[in-house]
Amino acid sequence: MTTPLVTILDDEPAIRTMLADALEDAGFRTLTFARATEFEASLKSVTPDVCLVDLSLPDRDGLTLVHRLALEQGATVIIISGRAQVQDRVTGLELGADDYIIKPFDPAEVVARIRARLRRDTPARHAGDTASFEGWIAHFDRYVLEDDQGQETPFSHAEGEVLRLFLDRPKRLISRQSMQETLGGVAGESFDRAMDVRISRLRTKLREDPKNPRLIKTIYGAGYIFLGDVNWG
Amino acid sequence: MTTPLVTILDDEPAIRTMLADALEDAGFRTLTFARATEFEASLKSVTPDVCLVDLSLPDRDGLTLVHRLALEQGATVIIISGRAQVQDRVTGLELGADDYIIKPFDPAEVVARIRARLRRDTPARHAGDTASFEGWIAHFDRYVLEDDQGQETPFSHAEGEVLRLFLDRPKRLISRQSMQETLGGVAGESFDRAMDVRISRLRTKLREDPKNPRLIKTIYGAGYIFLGDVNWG
DNA sequence: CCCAATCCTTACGAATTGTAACAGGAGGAC
DNA sequence: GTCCTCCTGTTACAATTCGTAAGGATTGGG
Repeated sequence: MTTPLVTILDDEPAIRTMLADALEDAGFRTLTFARATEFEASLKSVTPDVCLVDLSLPDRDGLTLVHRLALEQGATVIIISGRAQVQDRVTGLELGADDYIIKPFDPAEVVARIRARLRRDTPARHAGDTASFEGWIAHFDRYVLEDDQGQETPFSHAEGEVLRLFLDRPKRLISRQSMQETLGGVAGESFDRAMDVRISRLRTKLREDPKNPRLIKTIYGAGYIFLGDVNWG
Repeated sequence: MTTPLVTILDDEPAIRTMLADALEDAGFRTLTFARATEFEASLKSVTPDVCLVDLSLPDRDGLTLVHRLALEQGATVIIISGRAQVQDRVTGLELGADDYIIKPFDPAEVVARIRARLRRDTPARHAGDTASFEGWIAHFDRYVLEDDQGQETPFSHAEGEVLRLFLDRPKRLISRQSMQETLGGVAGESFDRAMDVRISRLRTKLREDPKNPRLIKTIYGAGYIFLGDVNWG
């Protein structure tokens, strides 16, 4: 997949440049338009991944444009509007918009919301539910742990829960108790050894040296720490 | 398609009932939870279409829960939070949430945003009764499964039900019980093996490797996940 | 150094799931 | 109607997973 293309349709030049700068910093391609007619003309030669549309346009009713974009063309549309009434937002969303952002806005949130939409749109990207760390690649979608040589070892659901917990909080102490809570088990009495076993089995699959674990370090009397740089995605 | 199921997770009873009333008026089924542990326990038997999650939970870190829901289960997650800072919203969305609604909110907007998500979620079942995935084409109108070489294998009604359920919710965990409910069978005692057989037979037709299934993955103690990119129409 | 607490590992059993084999039943051809 | 085929559910047994108990190893304090 190439870098996603985001179109910006707003009649205020300051907002256009602010959005374009933020989006390009975030790694998107952008196209900006001041008028709806220009924007619509460009659609004949370009297929944007996300369309940012300001409702207060000089040359057209923004809502009908949104409706056409979203329902007829199936585009992903995010409305950016100064009209903050709940009714405005509801009708905008009902007409087919995927999101509704109110002015004034923070560009960082716009980027985050665009990413959220793209994540759903292209399952491949979201499905990249993988994390790499210290030569390993954990494929949580396939329940497979991949070697630095490409060799794959399957892991079970229970092991994946533990691994995901570590990978979510690398280099931070994870107390034994919070671990039990997260792993769904009731914080009971005699069940606490089950977690040791889960961790033990996970360590085995990560080929940890029992004498000198490098990745999953146990803090005596406290909990565990996962060392290693984690990269999600 | 049955009516969508929306779960509500919030520790304030007033908000729970307000949301539940609004959503049921809008035609959704709802399930409410006050604690994250109860909610997570229910996920073993239920597959919600949208999860509303309040971040300020008494018994768990809400963001971790969101991350697990969104990435592990592939669920559609909407955060409802009193934390209004931009940074909160951005991190919530980055962690996998599909939307972020700030308290106080208007129930009508929540409904509109849920509808917007569902509209995207099940885009095109009406577009046609065929779905392509990973080299296969499933013709539900003819009850035929087509090879990437054009070779056709017929499948039965029962097999089609299972296949359609998977293709409607790719890359999401489908709990065993919700599967039984969808497939019309009463969640009885001795009937639960029938589903294993249905899936087994479907796997055979998809030429899955029993030791290493790539498309239909079973999550021990939880349910199944269909991997693979699906294109309806 | 000795002891208690904590933790790891191994082994085993219970629960869950896959698959083959068999039986009942619906539907079509003759 | 009779036969035949295919679909579906059920049973039985193997494979996998998970929790628990038991024993050994390690840590930290005195």
